[in-house]
Amino acid sequence: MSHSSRSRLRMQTASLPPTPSDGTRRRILETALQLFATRGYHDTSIRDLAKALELQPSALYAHFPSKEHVLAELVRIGHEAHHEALALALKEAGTTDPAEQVRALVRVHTRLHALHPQLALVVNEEFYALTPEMAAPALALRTQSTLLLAEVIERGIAQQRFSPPHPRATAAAISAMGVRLPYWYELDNGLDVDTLADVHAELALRMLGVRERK
Amino acid sequence: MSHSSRSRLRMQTASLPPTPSDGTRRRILETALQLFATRGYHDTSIRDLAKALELQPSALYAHFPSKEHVLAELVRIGHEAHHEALALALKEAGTTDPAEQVRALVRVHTRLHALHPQLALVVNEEFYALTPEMAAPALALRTQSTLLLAEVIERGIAQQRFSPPHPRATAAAISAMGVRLPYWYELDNGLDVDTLADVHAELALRMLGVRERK
DNA sequence: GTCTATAATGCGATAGAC
DNA sequence: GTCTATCGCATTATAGAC
Repeated sequence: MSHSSRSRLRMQTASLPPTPSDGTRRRILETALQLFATRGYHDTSIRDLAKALELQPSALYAHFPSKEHVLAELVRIGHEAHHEALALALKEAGTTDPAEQVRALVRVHTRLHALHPQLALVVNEEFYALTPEMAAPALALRTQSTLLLAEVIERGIAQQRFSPPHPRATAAAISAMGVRLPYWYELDNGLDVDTLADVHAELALRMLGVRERK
Repeated sequence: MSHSSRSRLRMQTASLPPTPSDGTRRRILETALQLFATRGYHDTSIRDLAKALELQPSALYAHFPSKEHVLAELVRIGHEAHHEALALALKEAGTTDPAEQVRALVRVHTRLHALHPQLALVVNEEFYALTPEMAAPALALRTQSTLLLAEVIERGIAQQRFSPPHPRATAAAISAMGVRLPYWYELDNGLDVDTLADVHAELALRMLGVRERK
């Protein structure tokens, strides 16, 4: 860490999805998430992390073999939670109507990024700090999640319910709305998460050429 | 820099907008842009930069007082080029029709991010590595650029030509399309820049509730 | 599983010659 | 404006006691 007050995200208690994990390991992940999100992975040292945890640096190595393994675990948790949430949303939508499926996917994508901004930031910005080998599991999940949306869009097009100007670019634009949330959206600022999720779902359907529903 | 082959952007000759600048200083900026975009600011050392330039580390200090000043200059150039391009596009649109103004803004925003992906990445991801004092000029430009789009949208709403579900979230979504381009878009991949710019303009107008133009 | 102590290396930046 | 050489300090990680 360096000397200034610069930071890319307001300091706040890190919100990590529930995981089956013992106490200290979990504390390390939560604290690392907070620091990595605020200052970045490369600008956060093992010493910074240990100090925030009120531990000696060497104590961390009883829980993770390296700093990179801490990041890799956060990135894995983030991608896993994201993919599971998307798959569950599709399943619970209980419909084969592509518009409703897009709505379900976008709503949960937005909710996740709005409610876990630190994890979203670390997953998306520090992903590339991992060696390809350590990033591989997350990358596989990322590909699957991207496919979930792409396939729903393709189905909607095949059924002539969607008419995006360019399917791939439109899918990217829909995803980008959520991914960029940590940079501007803050809770308790007059726009609650559910409203935002509805707004994003509406924007996605407009991009796909679906007229206003009743 | 570290030992692995990890990188967040394919290595390629860095594309920096033309600036009035003498030879070595310009070479430093171009090389730093390439390295910062590929590996990140904190993971690129003065030694890495010097080696890529075939200079000794100390030679850099004849051109920039610190590593942070190199980044600050790149961030400043990026924000300046962006804001100038947006303002020029608005002016050259030669109309007060909000839809045409949004089209002009989105087209140039997209072109810039597609044609200068490294600069876009560094500007957006490494911005927060700067001390607040060094980031201030860029931040001011960023605020102005955001306002350009927000004001056009507000005017379109006042004239009842636009009906976004939420003006602020919609403006953010429109901007996000461009900002996320470096992560997926590649030239010479079957989708040329002008087509992409048109697609984004169309998506923006759909989000704003403007029906297809003839 | 946490501690003290330290190894081995890399970092940003500077001094001073040319 | 570039070089050689180096300062002072931070870095990740390990050794070994408890």
